[in-house]
Amino acid sequence: MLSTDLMTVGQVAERSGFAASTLRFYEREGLLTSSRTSGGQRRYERSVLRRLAFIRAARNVGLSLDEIVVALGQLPGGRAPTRADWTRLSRAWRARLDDRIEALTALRDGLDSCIGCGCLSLRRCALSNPADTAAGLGPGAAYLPRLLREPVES
Amino acid sequence: MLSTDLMTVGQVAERSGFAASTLRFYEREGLLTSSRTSGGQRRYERSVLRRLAFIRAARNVGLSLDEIVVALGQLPGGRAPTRADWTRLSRAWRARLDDRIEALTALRDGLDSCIGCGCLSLRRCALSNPADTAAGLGPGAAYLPRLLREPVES
DNA sequence: CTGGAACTTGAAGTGCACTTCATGTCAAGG
DNA sequence: CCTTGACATGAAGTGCACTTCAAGTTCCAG
Repeated sequence: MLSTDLMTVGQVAERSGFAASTLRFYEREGLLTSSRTSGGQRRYERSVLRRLAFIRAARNVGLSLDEIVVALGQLPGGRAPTRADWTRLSRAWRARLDDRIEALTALRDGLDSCIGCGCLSLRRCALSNPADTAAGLGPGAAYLPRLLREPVES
Repeated sequence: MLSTDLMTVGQVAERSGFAASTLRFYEREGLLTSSRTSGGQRRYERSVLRRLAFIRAARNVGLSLDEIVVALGQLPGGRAPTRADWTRLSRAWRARLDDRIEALTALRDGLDSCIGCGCLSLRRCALSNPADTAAGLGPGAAYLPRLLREPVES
């Protein structure tokens, strides 16, 4: 058995579901930290698993990595984060999720009326309203996660 | 007044809300077609506006451009698409939207229970369940559209 | 018929979130 | 001690959806 409870990248990768390359990437991006062995290899404390769980949850809710870095920065600096700390952080997502669900529901209701009329009018249709898009928000892809976008047959 | 009702890229851009560069890009990607003047400039029929409305709506619903190309391929080849054709195409989105709303609602409900317990357990928590992510679906970004991901303060 | 706005093209750049690769080092069981 | 698998690094690649750029051409109001 191990003398300490420190974990290697491979172990963290397996237990968290994140690829080892992703763990390295997250560390470069400031989402994670690790200690090192004398030989320079990463060693993680068990608390990294909770941190990774938070990160995954935040990604699922739709936060960018930059936003997650900011959120993690709200954690107390000196002591290890408590259950209450994590709870406080994730409470803010509730409103965000509500917003997203509301936006999607509005889209669906708009679609219902569009199916009725077949309009898809550029001016009137809620579904094709240009103001609803990410246009004008700069370059780069802006689309849904693959999870919510499986291929459609019809 | 114009002898025909053909529109230039600039006019289509203004009336559709898509950047002219995007219209060129969409044409390369097979989402649009256009006729040309003797000098080689693009001219669009008014029907392109409806096609663009469909494309924007599809993007709003979360379809990738590839999926939209496939969807547009379902349109009748010979004749101009009718209102009923567009309706048939968009009816399929209803289910997709329902799915997405359901997924998000499940996420929110899971969050509620997480707030209660503060767990964020890698094994039990619906929010941080690895299976819920886009992991293992290949490289590239997989995130929410900027629209649904405005900065969060807390 | 002319000047300038609007158009044309191909190539390269952007943003995000990673992954892959090449090359080399570390750790631990036999 | 030695082998072998896991680890290290920086650089480059990937996927999507565009945008920007450079350099040249076309259109049409005046």
